Amino acid sequence: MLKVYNTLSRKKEDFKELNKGEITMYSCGPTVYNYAHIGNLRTYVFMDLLRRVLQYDGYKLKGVMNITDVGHLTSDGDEGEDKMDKRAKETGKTPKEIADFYTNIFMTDLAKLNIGLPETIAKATEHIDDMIQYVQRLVEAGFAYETSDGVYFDISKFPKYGELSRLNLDEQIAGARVEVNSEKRNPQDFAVWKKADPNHIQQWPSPWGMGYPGWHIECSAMSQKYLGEVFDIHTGGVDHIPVHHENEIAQNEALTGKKSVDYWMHGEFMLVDNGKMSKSLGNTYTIAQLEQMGYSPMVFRYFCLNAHYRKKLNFTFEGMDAAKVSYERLCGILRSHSYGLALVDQDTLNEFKQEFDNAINDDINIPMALGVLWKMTKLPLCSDVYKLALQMDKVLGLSLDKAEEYIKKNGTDVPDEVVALAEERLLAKQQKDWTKADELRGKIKEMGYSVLDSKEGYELKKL
RNA sequence: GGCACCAUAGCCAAGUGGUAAGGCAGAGGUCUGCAAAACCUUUAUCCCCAGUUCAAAUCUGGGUGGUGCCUCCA
Repeated sequence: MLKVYNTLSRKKEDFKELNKGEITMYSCGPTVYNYAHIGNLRTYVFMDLLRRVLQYDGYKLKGVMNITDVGHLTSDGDEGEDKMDKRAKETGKTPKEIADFYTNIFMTDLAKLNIGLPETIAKATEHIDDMIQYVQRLVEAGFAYETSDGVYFDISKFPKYGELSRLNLDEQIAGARVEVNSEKRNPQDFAVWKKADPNHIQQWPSPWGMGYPGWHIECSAMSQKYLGEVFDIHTGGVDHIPVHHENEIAQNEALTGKKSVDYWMHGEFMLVDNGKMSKSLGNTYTIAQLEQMGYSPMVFRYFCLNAHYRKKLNFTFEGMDAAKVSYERLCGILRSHSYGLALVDQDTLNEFKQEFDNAINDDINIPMALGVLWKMTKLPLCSDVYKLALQMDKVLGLSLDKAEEYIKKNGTDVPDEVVALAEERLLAKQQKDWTKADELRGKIKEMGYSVLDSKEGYELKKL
């Protein structure tokens, strides 16, 4: 039985899908105005793990993820600059060029991290009509009203507002730095449609003149379009709980009168040096940067898998080094198992599988599942262990089936000069000229490789 | 100021009532010309105080400390 933690109830709950055997799930995707950093990507690793567990459990998935290629405002007070717009003006490119560029990189990053794509990828710019219709329905139903600069959701019409984040509106307002907008009926009313001034690049015709959608409406419009009024799971980062998801609930439920999402699941943040990581603070890293530093995407994924998705994870290079060594050893020992001839009885293997299944079904406890895998590797070398590890990897997504390849990759493409030196050293060793051998080892090291002696001769490894 | 989450070995991190998974680092050992790699062995009573219980890291209350949110961010 799968259990998941539901942000709405703040409890682990038994998972029960709406339609037997099929899961409808919406995941908040990126705003493509910049590179995704490793903190962003952790959330998608979480989404992927959840999807993999559901698939492992035999569910058919119907997932949707948005790509926000319409600018959100830089401030939630319905003021400030539009991110896409700003970026476009800075670079002299069109918003579409920018969006396409960063979308491609995002998709590549996901692929590198073995993150499976949801069945539907929905771009905001391709759903403007759906959003306009949604806003119209809100206005008609009396939940939204027009002002001189846009259309706003009237929070007073939705008394449940704040349920997800458990924020008390009255208390918040006292200390809130909300922009004063005299036309708004309540300080926390939020824009569902914004009227554009003439030099705003992205704008579309609407019943309220030229404009662009508010940044919460897109998820409501697209999730309902593809998943219906009520669906099983909604994922996102914890930062979305207070505003974005709260607003989404307000929009959805105001219109349908139904509870729109059964399980709200949120991935915790990644910290850097025990502090917040964000684009605005400039302390972020991208996958490409990590690769340049010698950490493969799988090492980063392994790093993420080592902590539970609802716990903050502190990113440090010390941690990444640990993950790297750990991942490579795991690959190595599994390779040994793949050739293993020992016999391990089926009952023992079944126990490990059971333990693994229990872990992943207990609110996606991947760190524990990884521990089970490690314990299993301590069994006598046996190809059945390798086979079971590959089954587990359906959830872990660590490319354990490519373990051999991964290890080889680390050892190949050695320059000829380095090989020549290694050959020379081998000869020196055979002549028991240890001084020369050590000298050559030093040279090889200077060139960035280490020589590891083995029975057959030697192995070269990039440092 | 309000709200939320968290506090487990040198580091990362599982464990939510029955006596501390796993990984990294360290130490000892095997192997080796030496080394590296690999392999074996080994390393904690769970922030503090009080309480509940036959039994608590796990529950309750009170401290202390950390982080996040309340402003765009995954």
